[in-house]
Amino acid sequence: MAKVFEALGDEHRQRITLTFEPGERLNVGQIAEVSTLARSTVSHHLKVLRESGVLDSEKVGKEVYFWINKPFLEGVFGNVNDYLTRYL
Amino acid sequence: MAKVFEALGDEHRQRITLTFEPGERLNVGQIAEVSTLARSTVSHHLKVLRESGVLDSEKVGKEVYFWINKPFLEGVFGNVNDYLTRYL
DNA sequence: TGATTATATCGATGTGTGTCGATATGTCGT
DNA sequence: ACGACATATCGACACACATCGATATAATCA
Repeated sequence: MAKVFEALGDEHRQRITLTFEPGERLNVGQIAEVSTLARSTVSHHLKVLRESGVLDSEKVGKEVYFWINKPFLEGVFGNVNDYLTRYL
Repeated sequence: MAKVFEALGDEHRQRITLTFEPGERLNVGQIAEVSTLARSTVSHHLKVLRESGVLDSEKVGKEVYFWINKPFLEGVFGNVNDYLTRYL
C-alpha cells in the first residue's frame, strides 16, 4: 500500500493509469502512442505500476496487455477511507 | 490531488503522516525526535506535506504546530473512491 | 529457418531530490 | 537589548531514478 502511493506519485504513471477507460486493456505500444515517452521508458513505468499492484498484465501472443487492477485498488483505498473515518 | 500522491509517495513522509494520533498537533522538534532524520530534513518534508495539503500548520509562539488536514484528505480520497466505483 | 514485430533489459547519461551542517529569521524570557 | 530556543532557508553533495538508444528475448508468419 505504501508502494501504491510511490507508484502513483509519478506524474507520468498517473497519466498512464488514467489513460485506461473502464474495462479497457492496452498493450505497451498503444500506451506509448499516446505518450511522449520512449517505448522503453513506458515499459519501465508499466513494470513499476504492475509491481505496485495498480495494474495487472497478461501476455497474449507477442503482446502484453495491461489493465487496471480494480479489486486491488478498491481494497487499498477502502482501507485508506476506513482509516480516515476512524481517525476522529 | 496529484500532489497528494507525490507527497505520500515518499517513505519518510508516510511515516511522518502516520505519526500523528487522532487530533494530535505536533511541532517540528517533536517529530524530529521520533525520526532518524535531521531537523532541517524533517522541516523540509513537513513543508512538502503542507504544500500538498496533507498537513496544515499554525505558528504558536516560536513553534510551528502541524496536524492532519482531515477534511482535505476525506475530500481527496472520497473522489478517488467515487472514481473507482464509477469505473465499472 | 529467416524476417518481422512486440516487449523487456541493459548501459550510459543527466537531472531531480533527499540529505546534512551552517546560517538566517523570528520569538520569548530575562 | 541580549541570550536562548524553534524553525526555515541556504549551499553543497551524493545518490537514486527517469530517460533514451541499442541490444536481447520471445512470438508470429512466410
